[in-house]
Amino acid sequence: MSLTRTRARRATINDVARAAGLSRGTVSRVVNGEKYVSEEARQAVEEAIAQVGYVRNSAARNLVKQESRAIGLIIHEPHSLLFEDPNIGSILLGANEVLSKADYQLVSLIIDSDRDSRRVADYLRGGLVDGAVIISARASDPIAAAVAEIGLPAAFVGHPDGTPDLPYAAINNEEAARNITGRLLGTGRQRVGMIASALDRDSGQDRLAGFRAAMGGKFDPALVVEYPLYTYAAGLEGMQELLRREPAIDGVFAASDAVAAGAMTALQEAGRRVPEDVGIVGFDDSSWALRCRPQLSTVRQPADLLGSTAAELVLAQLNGLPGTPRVLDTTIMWRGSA
Amino acid sequence: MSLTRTRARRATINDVARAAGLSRGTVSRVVNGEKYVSEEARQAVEEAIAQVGYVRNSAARNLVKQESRAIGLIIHEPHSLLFEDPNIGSILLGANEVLSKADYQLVSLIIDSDRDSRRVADYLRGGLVDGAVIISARASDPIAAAVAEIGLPAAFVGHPDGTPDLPYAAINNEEAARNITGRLLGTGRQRVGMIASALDRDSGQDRLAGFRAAMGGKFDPALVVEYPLYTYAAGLEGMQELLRREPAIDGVFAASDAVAAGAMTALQEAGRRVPEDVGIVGFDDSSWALRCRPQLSTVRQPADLLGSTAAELVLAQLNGLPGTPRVLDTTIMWRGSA
DNA sequence: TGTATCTCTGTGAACGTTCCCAGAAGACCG
DNA sequence: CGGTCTTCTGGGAACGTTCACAGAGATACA
Repeated sequence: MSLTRTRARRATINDVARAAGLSRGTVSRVVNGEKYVSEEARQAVEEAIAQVGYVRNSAARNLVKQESRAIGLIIHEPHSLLFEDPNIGSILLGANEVLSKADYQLVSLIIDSDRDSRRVADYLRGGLVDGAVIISARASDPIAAAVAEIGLPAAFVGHPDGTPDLPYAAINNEEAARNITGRLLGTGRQRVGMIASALDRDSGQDRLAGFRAAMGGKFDPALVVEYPLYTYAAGLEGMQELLRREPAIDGVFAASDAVAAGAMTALQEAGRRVPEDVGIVGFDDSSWALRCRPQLSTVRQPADLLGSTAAELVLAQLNGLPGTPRVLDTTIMWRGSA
Repeated sequence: MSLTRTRARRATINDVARAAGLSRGTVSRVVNGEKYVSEEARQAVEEAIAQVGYVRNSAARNLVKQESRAIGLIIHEPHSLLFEDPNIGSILLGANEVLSKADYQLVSLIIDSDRDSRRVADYLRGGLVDGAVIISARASDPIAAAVAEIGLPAAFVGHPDGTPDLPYAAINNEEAARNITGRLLGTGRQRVGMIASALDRDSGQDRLAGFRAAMGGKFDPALVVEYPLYTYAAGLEGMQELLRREPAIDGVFAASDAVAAGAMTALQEAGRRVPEDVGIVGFDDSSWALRCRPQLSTVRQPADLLGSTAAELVLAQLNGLPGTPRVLDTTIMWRGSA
């Protein structure tokens, strides 16, 4: 396979030592900024490093130190969501900020196939990272199992059940869904439906459960449609279906803002006014919310905080502390759509 | 710092050898699936592995093999774009697919501060990856310099100038902008403006240059507004500003679909009909395009192909081949907005 | 029977660091 | 002057693999 690989041998610490007329040990001390090295030696080493073009080999270092100072972040999302779900970016940035301050390198690993799944598991097991943050895991996720098996310090974003007992940073989807549905009902709506999504995930299940709880006796299974993903397309189709089933529908809870945006388009194309004819609420308070006309009433979920909190849970374990699960608060952002 | 780190010592290949009553070498051969090992030995080793819970230490392996079978993907984007720009996700997935097939692990490293920049440079230099894909680099990017310095096989997505001479996968932004502007003019528009963005990047510069070229003598600097980022907000404000400057404006080229979506909202709020009163075209053919009403006429840019092509360029270099730059085709998607 | 070939196993050396200990040299003190 | 302490340097050992080589035993063939 590899034909004419002619990359020159990299300079090692020994080359530097030779060029500086000093020993390996002294060079190592300079490179790591330790004390007990004379000013004279330090300069000689620095010159030698520049001269031979030395850069430290991390594999060798990781081997002897038995740590990598890197944390993996596993993204296990279906294709379309990587583009549509703005939460992922926020989670990433939140985690990165915390880890960066603690001088850990965040490495993101995406899983898009079974082959990826195995390779990522090997990557984590191999000691290339000291810990892991797992987002959007589902029940019986092989990665989560691999992590648990080798006792790698890890944390979930979200709280899927059926996964190993690891700390997590999550929001209470059920409660939040219950609250915003209640608020929607408070505007006097009589026939309220839901576009549910992602029922293979805890968030999807819990949002549906919250809706159901808030509806109480008014709950009508015919007014719930289900789609596999939190997408704009799901909202578009879902709303059309709901209108078909119940033309008198006057309220909708969409499982996410993207879904709500699709639903709003469907409503407007069907000639319904929002919020006069139909009130609509979403979930996430993503950039979608401010983009809709009227702007969306929705649940604000602190995505960046979820990421940073999960990162902190991993760091805590690295320091021998327990790392207890944390549930973060959500707030309702009441705007013009209901 | 680390208080009671009690993680048990991991089993090594020697532990397995001892448990199986065989040698290091034989265990290594089994683990790597080499031939010349008896069925009997293979079974003994596999049982021993399960018994002692062995997993291979990648640092040791990388050290002796002098390779990591990982490729870094460096994301250097301002905060907001990680959420709004759907191209990044596509590029990522495209690169991942190619690398995954070649059995390389894609590791994404995001840069969000100067501290990150230094750490990522160290990560790349340290030999933890065998190559790198760099997206959205700007002139004088420290990462690009670090990569060039150590001769790491690498490729850009996009073609920033002022960066080291590395292969790249790109589109011809200038030509594409020229073409779609020409098409817009072809619908009989008289007063055509542009909402330009990201002029610190080659894509931003080139799209503006293409617009200018297509306009020829009709080009009016007063009808060009500039914003730092390709965002919905830029489109919203930019369109309002253009309407203020020239109420009779009847055509707009927005530097990206997100910008175009913002502009369309602004137009509709100002009571202008699209496309009757004002024609509008975008760039990217992202998920925004189909979401607008009317749907957006725009330039289709093959983001996933950009990612996969860049990955292929890195793989080529790994195999001792040259890795020549590639410019991919764009196509105009003509829909209802102009 | 001798020899060539194939299959299988064990072991020393190497990869490039960090850690630890020994020891030299000088400063300080009683 | 003898002892202790501090500063600085060198080098052996270890981290956990893979690789190359040597050699044992079995098989095949002339």
